[in-house]
Amino acid sequence: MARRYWLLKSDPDTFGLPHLRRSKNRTTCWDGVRNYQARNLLRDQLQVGDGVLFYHSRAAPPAVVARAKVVRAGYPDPEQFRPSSEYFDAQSERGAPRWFAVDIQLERELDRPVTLPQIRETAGLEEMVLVKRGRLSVQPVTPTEWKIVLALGKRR
DNA sequence: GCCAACGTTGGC
DNA sequence: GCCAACGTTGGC
Repeated sequence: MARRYWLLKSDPDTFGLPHLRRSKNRTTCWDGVRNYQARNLLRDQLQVGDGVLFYHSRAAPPAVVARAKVVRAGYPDPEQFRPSSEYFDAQSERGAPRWFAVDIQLERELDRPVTLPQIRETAGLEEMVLVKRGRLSVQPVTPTEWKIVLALGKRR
């Protein structure tokens, strides 16, 4: 299957670029998704080698801050089975896990963040899921959108 | 911190 | 199956 592209949102207060940078092998388990639409994408669509735009949500301003890649495809989110975890889900069973995670590896920090306002006003990005519909923490990005966003993130 | 948008839950 | 109540996300 051709390499595909995704945008993953993370709250920098919980897990931001500095955390990813410090992670072993600059790789992290991207867990804690508790939305079914996002879950379906993690479970069924994200493949090893796919490109990831790492996005800081709930920031001022929200922005794409780095490029990463998927290094492990969808697998059951371990947090759902840990009673002490804030992501614990008593309804989820090991035989039929409800929530999924992927592993991503940081590839390159952008020279400068590409902010949401900037994305909104850039020609060619009008159809991004980020712009059309908010509140989805895993979303597909077209190859064209991928190129435009990364170009905006380069130092000029 | 507020609150709009959106998804899920659950009473009927 | 409808829809009001409720919870979560995430921009501001």
